Amino acid sequence: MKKLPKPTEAELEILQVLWSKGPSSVREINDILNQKREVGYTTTLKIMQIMADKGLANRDTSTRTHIYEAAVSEGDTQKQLLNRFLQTAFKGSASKLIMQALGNHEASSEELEKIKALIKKIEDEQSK
Amino acid sequence: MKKLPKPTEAELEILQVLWSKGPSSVREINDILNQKREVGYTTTLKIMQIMADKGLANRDTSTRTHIYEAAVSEGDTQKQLLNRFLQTAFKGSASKLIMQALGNHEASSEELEKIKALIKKIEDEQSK
DNA sequence: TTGGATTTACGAAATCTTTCGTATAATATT
DNA sequence: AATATTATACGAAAGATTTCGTAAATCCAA
Repeated sequence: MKKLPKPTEAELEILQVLWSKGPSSVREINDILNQKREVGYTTTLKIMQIMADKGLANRDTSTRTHIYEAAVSEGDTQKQLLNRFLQTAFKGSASKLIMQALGNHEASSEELEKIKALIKKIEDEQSK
Repeated sequence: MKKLPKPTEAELEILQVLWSKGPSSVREINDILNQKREVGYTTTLKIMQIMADKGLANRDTSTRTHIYEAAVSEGDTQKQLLNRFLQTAFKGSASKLIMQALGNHEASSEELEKIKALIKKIEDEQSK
């Protein structure tokens, strides 16, 4: 299993779209990005070409309009980024990060339940 | 209240040291950084000068060896970085991030207790 | 079929960050 | 006092990322 490079911010922005929309053309991605901020078409194209080079995306070049899809999973990528972020911003303390995240952001009762269930599971593991 | 710039990785690394050690000289910071990786003295100096320019650090220039201290708090900075990270990596879903963090990293029972207490507090708030 | 629009490819400019060489001033050592 | 050490300042090189201009190919429409 080879190590994939850390996506840059621009790449991550595009991965987000690929993850939610599925395989897409540069035009489609660029249109969506432009709903939030102004980006030139060739800029988006270039980043996506780089992503294909790096192995972050696969592209189907069988038609004139190339279709790109994410080559890395959302979960794996989040895990990788989280580990890195944990080190640089929280000195590796996951619980501090969790406390911050819990404190600053609304979580639905449903989500709180899921978190509680996970804690219970971890506690059960520990007491074995 | 003015908006402080997002610290770069190198700046964050130095902030970490300033937060745990308190006011320090460039030499002291550089020595500590070099315990983990090789960094030239003038590199560290430069970054710290930039941090002073940006307002991330304050420096006392009354003696030849300038003394720097963090001008931003650890908690505020973590909060800011977390919000940003949440958007770019988790589309703003704090609970997803928490689930990931809980799943991948060991938390002591003590820490789990604290998290549970916080959840309880949030639930109490909600049911009001 | 000709002209306009869309797409990819390529490369370079622009920007941001990190790294470091060199000069100069201040301090410490012998 | 002369020399070596340590500090800051400055600017530029190196590296990484983002942005975009232009050319060439393909497709579409009048």
